[in-house]
Amino acid sequence: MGRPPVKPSAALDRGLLPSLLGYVLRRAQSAVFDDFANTFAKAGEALTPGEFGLLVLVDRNAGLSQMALARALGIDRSTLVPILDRLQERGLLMRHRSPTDGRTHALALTPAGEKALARFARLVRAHEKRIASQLSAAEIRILIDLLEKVHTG
Amino acid sequence: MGRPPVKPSAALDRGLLPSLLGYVLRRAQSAVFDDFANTFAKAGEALTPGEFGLLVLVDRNAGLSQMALARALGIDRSTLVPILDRLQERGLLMRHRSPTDGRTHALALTPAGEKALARFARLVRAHEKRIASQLSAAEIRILIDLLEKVHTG
DNA sequence: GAGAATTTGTTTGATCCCCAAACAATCTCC
DNA sequence: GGAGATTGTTTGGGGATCAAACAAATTCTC
Repeated sequence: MGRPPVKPSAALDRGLLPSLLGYVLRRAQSAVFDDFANTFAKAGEALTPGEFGLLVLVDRNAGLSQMALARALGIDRSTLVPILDRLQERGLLMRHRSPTDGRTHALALTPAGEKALARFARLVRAHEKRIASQLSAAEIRILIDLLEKVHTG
Repeated sequence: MGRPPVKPSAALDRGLLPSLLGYVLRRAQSAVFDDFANTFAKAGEALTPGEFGLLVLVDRNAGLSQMALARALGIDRSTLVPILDRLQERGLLMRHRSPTDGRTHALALTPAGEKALARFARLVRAHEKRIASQLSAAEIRILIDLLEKVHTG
């Protein structure tokens, strides 16, 4: 009669999961997302990684259409609409009329959006430093490289 | 007068994004998710990576409570309820009454659930092979190792 | 042992992400 | 000029997520 076979707060048996690239990737991604949210919350800002990526894309490609942006983000154009609505309501971004094509909107950051993006970029740098704190510079390069290979397929 | 400065279908300028671990991680994760969905769809099965992880956890830790499972998955217990509902409706999983604690449910796979999980595991192995097709065995080990470090923080 | 405090699973409510289909406005191509 | 394609939007339908409130059951406290 030893103790009952159920250990009070023992770690669960995860079976083959820890050996699966997909599983480990998902967990790392989740940890990174949490740190991102935390970093911004502590700074009194509200932004998701997706929104940050979107803002950078619009910043670096002024006049972009919504279709081109949706394609670059890998989402449907209808998914993009409420996301842009929100960013526009926050005064970070504008939908201008394209002079050459009446169907499309030429996206651009507002001056306030540019300033906010600079602020966000600073937070992202701090966030990146934190999530890579256990990695050497060489390891970070390797990791990014390998992830790129996974993405390319 | 060269061509206009806007190249027709040139890749967008992604600025600093490709150098950000968080960004590259998110893209890799997205590609992996797509391949997972594809693999299962082609086999006529329907399952998400999260559901697969859940099934493995229940399989390897019979009698688990919903709270313990939610903690292991890193989600709220209220989030878990509809997920279990669906799996139960599919006949893969059961909520048994715990004989020792009337508040908790003892989770377990049904026989059909066990059989389905074996089928799923085969598909996951094929999926894993595909997403890591550009990586050597050594690289996969390194990648999993580095991702684990990111997750641990 | 009785009552208070905690834990568990569930429901409800609020955001959010995602896609597909339909639609009007606009452009392109013959 | 008219047919067909493209663009942004709306609507509808899944899900994922959390927070708050609740009943049932257990554990703690006196």
